[in-house]
Amino acid sequence: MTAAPKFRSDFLRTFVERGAYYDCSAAEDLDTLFLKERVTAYIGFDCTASSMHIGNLVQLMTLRRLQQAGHRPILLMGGGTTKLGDPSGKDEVRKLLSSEQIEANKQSMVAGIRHLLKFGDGPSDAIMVDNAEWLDTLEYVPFLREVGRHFSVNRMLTMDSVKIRLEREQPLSFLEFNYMICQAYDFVELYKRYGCRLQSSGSDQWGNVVSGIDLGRRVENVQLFGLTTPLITTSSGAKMGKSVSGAVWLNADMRSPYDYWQFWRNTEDGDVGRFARLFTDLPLDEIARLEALQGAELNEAKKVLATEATAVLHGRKAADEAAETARRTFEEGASASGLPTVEIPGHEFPIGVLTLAVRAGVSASNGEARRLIANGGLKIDDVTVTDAKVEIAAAGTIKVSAGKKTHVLVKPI
RNA sequence: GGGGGAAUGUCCCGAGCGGCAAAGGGGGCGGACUGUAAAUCCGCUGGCUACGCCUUCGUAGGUUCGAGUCCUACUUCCCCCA
Repeated sequence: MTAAPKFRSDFLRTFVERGAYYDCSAAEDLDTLFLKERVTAYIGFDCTASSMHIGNLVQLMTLRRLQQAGHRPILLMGGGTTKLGDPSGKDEVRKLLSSEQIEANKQSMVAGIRHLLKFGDGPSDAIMVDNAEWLDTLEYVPFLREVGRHFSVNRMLTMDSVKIRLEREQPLSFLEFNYMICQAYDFVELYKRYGCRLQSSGSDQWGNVVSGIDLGRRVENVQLFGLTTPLITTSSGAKMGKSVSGAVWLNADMRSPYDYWQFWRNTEDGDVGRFARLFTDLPLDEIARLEALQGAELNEAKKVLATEATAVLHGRKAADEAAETARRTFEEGASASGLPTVEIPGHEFPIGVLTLAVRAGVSASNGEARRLIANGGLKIDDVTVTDAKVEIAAAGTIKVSAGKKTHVLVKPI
C-alpha cells in the first residue's frame, strides 16, 4: 500500500477520508481525470452464491460513492467468469456451477442490493452488465491471437493468485488459470462499450486489475486505472462477517433487516468509527462525534451505526423498524412484533420444547437444542427451560430465545 | 508411459500399534463477568423415538469376531523420472 496521496478531486478525497483507499495506479492522472470529467468505473462480482455478503460491501459502497459524486458506476456481474472460477485467495479448485445456477445467483444477488444503487439511463445512473455477454461467445483461436499473445505465462506464474497455489502444491486447473485473462479482457471490453476507464476492487484483485490496465494500453492504446480497497478486518483481527454461522448475507430473505441491524449493533468498540465511515452515508463530523463517546455511551453510537448501515442496504423504513424492534426487545424486554417470526400449525401443539426450538430455527437439531438447554441457554417467553421434555401449549405468540441475543417469535396458526 | 505419496468428524487445520463416535487446535454456539463490546474463565461442538440404536474417515469390493487403520480395484490431487 502506498500512503494516500493528496487528492484534489472530490471523489478520491472522500474515498480516502472514508478509509476505503488502499492503492491506485497512476494516482496523479486518475485524480486529474476525476476533476475533468464524469468517470465511468466498474467493479466485478462473480455469481458464486445466491446473495452478496458483507465482504462485498466495501466494493458496493465504492459504487455508491461514485454515484453520489456524480460519476457513473457499472456493476459487472461475472456470469461468464464464474464459469471459470477465480483462483485468488482460494486453496482449492472451486466447484463448477451450472449455467442455470449462475444465472439464478446473478438475479438474486442483484435483487438483494437494489437500494444501494440507482439504476437507469441518466448520466450517473448505474448500469448492470454481465460479462457472459461477451465471454460466452468468444472464439478460441481468434481470442488467443488477439488477447492471449499479450500475456506472458512467465509473468502470470508470478501472480499471487497463481503463485500461492503452486507454492502450496495445491492444484490449479487450466480453466482457472485463464481467469485473469478474462478479467483483463472485461476491462477493455467495458472501455470499448461504455468508455469505462477505472476498475475498482479489493486489494486481492490487484494483479488482475493491472493485467487489464496493461491490456488496455496494448490493444487500445488507452490509459486505464485501478483503485483498490483494503481488506476489512475487525480490530481484533478477524475477517469481517464470519461471526454468525458463516457469511453475513445481504439479501433480506437470507438475513432479515432486523438481524442485519443486530450484526452492526454488535460491532466491537474499536471499529465503530471506521465502520461508520466505510458503511454509512453519515457526515464525517457526525461520525467523529459518535466515535469520541466513551465506554457504555458507545452503545448509542453503535445503534446509529446499525440503523444507518441498515438504511443503506434495506432502506430507511426497514432500518427504523429494525431499530424499534431491537429497542423493544432489548430495552423493554418485550416480545416485539418485528422479530423474525415463524408460523406453526395449531394442531402441532402442544409441542415439545426440543421440536419447538428446532422449528423456530434457533437450533439445528434436537441434540443441539438439548445442549442449549443443558447450558441454560434456551428460554420460552423469557423463562429458562430446564427440562427437555416439557411441552408448550398454544397460547398466542411465543417468544423463543437462544442465548441473550437470538429471539424468534412463534405464531400458532 | 514408469515410480513414489496424499485424501479423516460435509466449517477449517490435523493426530490416529486392527476394538473408534475417533486425540488436539482454530472457528462456532451457550454460560459467568460486562455495556447486546473486547479480553478472560467455564461448558458444548454427528443424528435419533437416547443408560440403547443409527450414520461417519475419497469411491467400490475383500480379509477379519471386529477396519479410519490390512488387501484389491477405481477416482482426484501432489512429487520424481520419461
